Amino acid sequence: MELESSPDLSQADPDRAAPISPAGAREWLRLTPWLAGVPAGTLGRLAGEALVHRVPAGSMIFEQAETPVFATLLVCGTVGLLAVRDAAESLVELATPFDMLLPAAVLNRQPYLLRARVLEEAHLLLIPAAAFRDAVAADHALCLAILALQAAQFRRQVRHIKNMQLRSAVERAGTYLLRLAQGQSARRPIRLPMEKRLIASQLGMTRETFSRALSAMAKHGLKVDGDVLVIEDLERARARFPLDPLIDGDEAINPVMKAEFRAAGAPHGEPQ
Amino acid sequence: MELESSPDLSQADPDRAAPISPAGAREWLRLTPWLAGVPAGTLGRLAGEALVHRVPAGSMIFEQAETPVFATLLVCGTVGLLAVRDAAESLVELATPFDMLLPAAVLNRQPYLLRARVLEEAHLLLIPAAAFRDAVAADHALCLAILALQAAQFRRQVRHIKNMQLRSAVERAGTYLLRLAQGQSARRPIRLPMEKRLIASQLGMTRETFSRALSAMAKHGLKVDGDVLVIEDLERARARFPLDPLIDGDEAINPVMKAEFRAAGAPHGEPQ
DNA sequence: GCCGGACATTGACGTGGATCAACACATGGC
DNA sequence: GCCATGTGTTGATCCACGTCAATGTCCGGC
Repeated sequence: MELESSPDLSQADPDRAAPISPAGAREWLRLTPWLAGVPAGTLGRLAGEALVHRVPAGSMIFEQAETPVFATLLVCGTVGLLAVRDAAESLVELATPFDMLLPAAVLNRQPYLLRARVLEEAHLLLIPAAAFRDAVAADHALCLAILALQAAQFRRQVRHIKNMQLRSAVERAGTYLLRLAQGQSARRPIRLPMEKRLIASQLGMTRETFSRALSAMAKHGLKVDGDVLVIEDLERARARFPLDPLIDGDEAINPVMKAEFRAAGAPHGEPQ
Repeated sequence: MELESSPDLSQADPDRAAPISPAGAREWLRLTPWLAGVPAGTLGRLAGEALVHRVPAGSMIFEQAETPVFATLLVCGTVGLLAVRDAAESLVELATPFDMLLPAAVLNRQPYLLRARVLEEAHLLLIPAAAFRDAVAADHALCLAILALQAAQFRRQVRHIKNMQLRSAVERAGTYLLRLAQGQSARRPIRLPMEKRLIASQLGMTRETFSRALSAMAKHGLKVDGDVLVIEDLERARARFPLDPLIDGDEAINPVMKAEFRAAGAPHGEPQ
């Protein structure tokens, strides 16, 4: 059930003062899937205090050890969350729309443990931290939504760790390619979705080893030429690189339990 | 509560563990620090449906890919959450009181991604999953508490990843020992808190490597003999193994924002 | 007592992947 | 046009760890 947010549109457009925004904060919040179910009033109040920023690739959004000033919602682009040692960065988590960036730090009022850097030009929705926490504390539906989001992000992390610990570099590359092919018609060439160096860091390896892994792929039915992947022998590839739903599955954001669902009477149903 | 050193029982058999406990579910919930602030009524209702189990070391609490039946609160002992590949297990997370085991899976109604195995005899409080979700959906204070818990667990996980990615095996061992020494008077011998093989897996290395790392420690002012650590040169050790609050800090569970605290203006201290 | 089984230590060995380095290729600014 | 910069490939090298194996020690059971 979609609640129209018309009532709150009466509020003046404070977003107009914000740095160039292709879409207003209000629309972005309405588009955020895991916020469906949160009362329009609450979203409107958040939107009222929010800013929308466009941030070019390479820039830093926040630094580790900083105390969160905003709750950051990524609505467009890609952001890397990086562990920092001296000058070297290593990717810990990859944020994509519509993730929030490290909500845990914002909620628990603690310093960020990671640096956030834009990998592909991003659009951010920035909500002042205090306002965000107040809203979560005040609105139960919002609290449930954030809880579901946080849970999903936790599980994505676990998947990532398993991928790192349980598979070799070649296996990670292979399964990555096979995931790309999921749902595509076989034999159709597939473009890699980002630069190879980004894929490599996402897979927890250096450009060099990723490159070598890709050449080795030919032995197993996968050919990559430039940024195009061609499946030459799907069976063979699947045999060598079996996908594991507990690692490679998509992490759905399941609402913990929405009031209307409970009322509707599926109290003990366990949808898989 | 002392270790009864119960004879045998080394084999897992959940049904054999007595559902009746030394302490009742109600008391355990009242003792759980991060549940302070949740109305007694809600806790009482949860306790009404809960079971308390004593589980011997070595037994499996749940298997990966299982759908959660209970929300599991660890009130005593240690539980490892393990990634599984064929026969090999590798530790992803270490749960200690008063953690919940993978609340994300329970909340989002999704299969566990990890296996849970008891490392040191544990006492569990088991709340039927549906009842737990209902309670979270119904009680805002509980929802906030779980959110804070989940956030803390997320951050612990990030700390763990940073520890693995950013430090060598020797460094992890060194910083581990130095953390033990925190708050102890210098020069006083310190007993290792668990078997070395458990520490090793907690630090993400094999027993052998850990053993070698410990011998190497002598070069840096830390001497370990058997299960006893003696600090011989604190300055030197600290220089070689600097503790990083963003990795080695304790993760406090900060209530997101409780109405009474906001009014009282007494936010819990920010450790570190 | 003796024995079997966990835990721990130490040595020898192999290796996956990072690191260093050289080079090709594309892009964009001026 | 030309040059600077970032990307990708390939080769040579290195080393931090894991693996395998032998040995020692402690402990509980019979």
